[in-house]
This record gives sequence, C-alpha cells and structure tokens, in this order.
Amino acid sequence: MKDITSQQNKVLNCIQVYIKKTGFPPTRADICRELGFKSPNSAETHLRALEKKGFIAIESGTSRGISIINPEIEHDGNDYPIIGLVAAGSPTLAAENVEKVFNCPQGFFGSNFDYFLRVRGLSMKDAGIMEDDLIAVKKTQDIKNGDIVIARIDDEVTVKYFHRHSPKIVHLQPANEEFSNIEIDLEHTELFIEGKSVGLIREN
Amino acid sequence: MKDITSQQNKVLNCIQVYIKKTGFPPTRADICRELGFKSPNSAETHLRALEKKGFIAIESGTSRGISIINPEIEHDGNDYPIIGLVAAGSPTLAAENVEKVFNCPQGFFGSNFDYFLRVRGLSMKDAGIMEDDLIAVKKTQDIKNGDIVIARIDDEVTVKYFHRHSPKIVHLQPANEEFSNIEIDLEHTELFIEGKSVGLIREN
DNA sequence: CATTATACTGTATATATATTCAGTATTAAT
DNA sequence: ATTAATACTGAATATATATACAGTATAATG
Repeated sequence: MKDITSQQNKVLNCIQVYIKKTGFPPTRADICRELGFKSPNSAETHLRALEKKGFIAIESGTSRGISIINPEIEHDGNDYPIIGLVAAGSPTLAAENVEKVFNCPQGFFGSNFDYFLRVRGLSMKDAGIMEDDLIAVKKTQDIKNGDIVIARIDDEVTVKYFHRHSPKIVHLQPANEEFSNIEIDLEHTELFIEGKSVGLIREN
Repeated sequence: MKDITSQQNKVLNCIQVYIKKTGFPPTRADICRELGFKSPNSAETHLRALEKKGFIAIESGTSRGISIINPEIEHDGNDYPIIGLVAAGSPTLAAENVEKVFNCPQGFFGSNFDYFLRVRGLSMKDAGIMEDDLIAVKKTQDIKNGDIVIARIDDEVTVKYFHRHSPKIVHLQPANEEFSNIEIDLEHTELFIEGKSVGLIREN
C-alpha cells in the first residue's frame, strides 16, 4: 500500500464517516460540502488518487459508486451470506446462490467462519443435522478425522464426516443408516473440500 | 416491527446482499435487475412499503439513499443468558443459574426469545437436538400440539414434544426410542410449561 | 529545466436516478 | 360491496451526479 497524503487521508476519513452516518457513500458534492471544497473536481481528483493507490474502488458511471478497500479485515461485518446447498453445483458466494444474509456476531462459534450453508436432506440426521438447518462453514483445508466437512465431488456438494483411511483413500460417512458410505480413491476421483462445519443454527 | 411479505423480504435481502457485494446500496433499476422486475416502480413501491414498516430509511432526492435500520441496536437486548438444564430445579433467570451470556441479535430466530437453555441428555436426539446444544426458549403459554416445549413436572425440567390428548391428559414425547413417553394427568400432577423452543444453536 | 504529482476553482454536460402518473390485477379486510 | 394493501408494467421527467475540460499554483523529482 502506497503513501497517502494528509488531504487524501481527510477525504478517505470523510468517506468512512459518511458511510457510517448515512449507510451509503458520498457524492463528489457531499465531500466538497464536508471538507469545504468549492469544486466537485477537487473531490474527483482526490478520489482518483485514492483509487490509484488502492484505498478505494470507484464504479464508473455509478452514483455514489465508492467502496472502501480494507485488506486487513476480510470478513469485517456481521452479515453472513446463507448459501443454498444445491444438489449439483458449487456453493459459491455468487449473488444468485445467496438466499439472504444473516446477521451474526463475528466469532459466534468460537472460531471464525465464512458463510452459512442451508442443509438439504437427512444424511447427517444422527449428528443432529436436520433439513433446513444452517451450518456455519469455515473455508479451510485443515481437516482432521471425524470433522464434518462440506465436500465437492464432480460438482456434487455434500455434508459428511471425514475419515482418511490411507494417503489415497478417503471415506465420507453419513450419519444415517439409510445412507451408505462414500469411499473415494483420490487417484481416480477428484475431491474438493470446501470447508468444515464449526457450528449450527436452526430456525423454528 | 410489523409483518413483512415474502416479496418485500426478497427486496430487503437483495439490498443487504447488494451492499455486501458492492459497498453501496442499489438503485431502483439495480433491484429490478436482481429480482427480475421490469419496471423501476416495482422496486419503488416495495421500498416505500419497507420504509413504512420501519425496515429501511430512504433519503429523499438522493441516489442510492437507502439505509437498513437495525432494530437490535435500539433495543439493547443483545446479551442472552444461557441457563443450564439441571436435572432438578427450575431454569429461572436467577443469576446463579446463568452459565454465561451469549451475544446474539434480537429476533435471530424470527420470533423473539428470552434465554438459551443448555441441553443435557439425548432424549430429543431424533429431533436433531444433541447434548450441549443451546435451545432458544421463548417464554409463552401459547403451545400447539407438536411444539417442542420446556416443561417442569415437580421441579424436574425436561424438553419434549407436546401433545394434548384430552383436556386433562397431556403427553410429553421424547424423540428417541430409548426413552419412553410421559403421560400426565393434569388432575393429579402439576405441569408447568416454561416455554417453547424457537431455535437452536450448536457450537462445535 | 521539464516533468509529474498534489491541490485546488469554475463551468459544462451527458446520463444516472428518484419519483410521479397512469394503468391492471389479485387478495385480504371492513 | 368497498376499501386498502400488495404486486406489478410502462412511460415521462426533473434533478442528482459523474466526469470531462480549462485554468492556476506549489512542491518534489530526475
């Protein structure tokens, strides 16, 4: 991150305060009013400098299209997206997959997490994971045997217990007698671990 | 807070997701694009309804002037006590029974609730309620058949399904084959309903 | 010394955006 | 039976806003 001048810093602070106060970013004219500039171009040039230095992003042709780039806080907020667990396809954070956002204190489940996954089916019933429950998913590859993982096999997403039997063989175990074990030979089948469950929420 | 319709809820979620994604609120046209409306007035009317009901604030004459109102900030009830489910004794809100307090937005589970109850035992296992889970309890006497209730029988507190068989007979059903039904004759035994479960949280 | 970045004022304008008006249709409440 | 609320389409418009262009001035850089 490059240097910031004192005037640019004033503008950056002004944007942050404005968003905190109103809930949306300022216009060029708003910035002028707050900082006493008499020309909207004063704000414009400062914004372009801040953009060039990577402090903010400006959406072209968009009113109030300023967003603050905060690299140190990835999951700053309290709003976590709820992703639907579709039978096929990966549960990415793309907008079309986001059911809604759920307000929840950070570190709610001890460790941090990235999103909620809406559970479909009863394959983890005996682990107390029921249909429509929300699993708090932490995106990580740090998996231990017995962890409940969110795994993707050929675009099929599933929630199961993880058990590594040998370097090449992984078992994905359901917690329901009616479902059978999935045995995966990593040499022949690609297995991607989206993350693991660190908590659960049920809304009645 | 008044009721919200499903379409209005979609719009509200859309706004939250849009802000999360872009850093600034959507325009009427943005909402139309996200939700498939063909007229900006569709978004406008939904926004006005949400404003009227107190979910959002709209700054007049201001582009993207939408801000989401968070009622849990005004009502300071963010800290909910966790009560241990002791074999004997009532789970009152008395200080000695409070394990710790848990920070959680109000209205987290749709309806409001009063405290968390730490579950002991596996009598509700098949309902997905496991040992050490936290049940969100709403203190109410408004119980329907099939609700999961927190009941007290002679200082014994238990979590079970509620089924009224006749004006005088109530069945408290576990969700575990290894436990048996509790049949209560209200003429001979006193039954007090502490409240019902409106949600569940599991910390892994 | 020419160049570049900073730091402004001031004017102008295409367009992004809120917002009103005119309709249609369905459902719930009084 | 009538009102009110919901849920839209479609068009029109005043204005809010981004953004380019024309200047002036200072300080730092190579």
